[in-house]
Amino acid sequence: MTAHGTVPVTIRAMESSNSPGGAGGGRREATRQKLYEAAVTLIAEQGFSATTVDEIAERAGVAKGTVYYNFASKSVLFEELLRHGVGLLTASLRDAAERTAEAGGSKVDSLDAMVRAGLVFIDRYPSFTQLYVAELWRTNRAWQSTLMVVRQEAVAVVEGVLREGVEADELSEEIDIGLTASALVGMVLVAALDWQAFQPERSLDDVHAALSRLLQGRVSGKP
Amino acid sequence: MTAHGTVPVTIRAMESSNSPGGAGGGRREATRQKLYEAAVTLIAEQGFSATTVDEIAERAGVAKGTVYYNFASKSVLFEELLRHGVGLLTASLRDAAERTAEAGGSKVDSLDAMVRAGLVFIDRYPSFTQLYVAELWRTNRAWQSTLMVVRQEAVAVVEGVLREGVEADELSEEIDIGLTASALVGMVLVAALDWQAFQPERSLDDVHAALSRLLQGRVSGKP
DNA sequence: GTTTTTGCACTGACTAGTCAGTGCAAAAAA
DNA sequence: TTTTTTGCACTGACTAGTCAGTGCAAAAAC
Repeated sequence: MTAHGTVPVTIRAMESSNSPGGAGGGRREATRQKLYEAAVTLIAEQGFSATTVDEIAERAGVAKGTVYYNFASKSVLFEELLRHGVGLLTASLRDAAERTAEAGGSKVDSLDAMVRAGLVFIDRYPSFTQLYVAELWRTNRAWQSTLMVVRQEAVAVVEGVLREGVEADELSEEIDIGLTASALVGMVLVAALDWQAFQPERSLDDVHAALSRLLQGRVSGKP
Repeated sequence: MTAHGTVPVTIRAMESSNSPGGAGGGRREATRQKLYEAAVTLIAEQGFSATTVDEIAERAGVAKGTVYYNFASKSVLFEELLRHGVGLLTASLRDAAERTAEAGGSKVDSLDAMVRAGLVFIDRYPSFTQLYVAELWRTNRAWQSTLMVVRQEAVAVVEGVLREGVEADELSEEIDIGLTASALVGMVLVAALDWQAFQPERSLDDVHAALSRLLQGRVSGKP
């Protein structure tokens, strides 16, 4: 499940052939990808309900019937989109933590690497992130449970590193792991979305530096 | 906006009657409040587009026509809701900062007080917060500009305190004020929403303590 | 004191339009 | 051949917004 490298993985990376013996990507999978991409942008901009299937089909350059040939319904298309996207994020976070550990870094280094991995992800898939945040705390929606499961998966990765940090006496044992993980995720999420929305010209390194500082408590006092 | 303790005192100079409920702010204002309350909950749960005007009217115990008698359109109702809610938050943050300053606290104390004020706000108006987060980073929406203005107003309060902290040599002058403010807001927002959604039984003090720790860099190292 | 008028707040059936999803025959890949 | 896609007409449910009319209390007229 671990993705390969920090090399920006495109959506296409999760591609898999649908025919058991077939080797190539397959025409069908390509169509699905086009639909994912079209849907993610439109839904991020307008929201799920305000986005019509006709729009999605048009943006994907595909007939409406094709949407229904490939997905049972509009919500199913959306749910698969969510699962797919969060899968990528989780893999990327886990990978960042593992690589740091293998390179002999501390747990704080791991956290820092995960912050960066988060930023890279958001930079690459801003629409997905937007859409995810917009839907995460909604209740009474069809895909609510999907979202919960998938969220927990991602947060658990951060919690894991925090826990190891405490066990290794590297982090204060008084920290609240769950809350701190949430707060860290929120810090990265909101800062990155603001960055994308209001200062897209700034570099990722810049943003990373600012968050690193906050993470490592180098905000108060002089350097 | 959900009902809050202090009854909004409206201009009753021109109002002819105030018979129902005694010290209320007039019949019309009462209806508007009911509509706000109904709308905020429903939109937080389902999103703007998925929420129908009929639902809002029904939940408010009012006829559909009344919605349009009181608001020009569904979006206008929503926009006024947003303005109202963020106004409350901004006032609350500013108040927290001022009170701390008057009591002779440091800038970090001010930040901490604002974190708490944010938590109190979210605790009191969870639906509003949910809805705000869900809509904030959307593009191509009618109320986009309203949202931007109102967001900047709130973030500016945090930025102001950070700036004063730097000027007073209390905070590192290397911090990026805009990004740090965003990150702090995000930290509080996401942690609080997660708290509400997944561990509502925890106390506000608990959550505040966890965030304080993060804010003050008391995460790494032993206490 | 009684009747009539005024105007605000509200009502709910109705309109005009939108959109998810269907059905199907024919064309293009594979 | 089989799988996938296309194009397009169609339906039925649902929805934002409208409008003629109601209820009512205070003011005006009688």
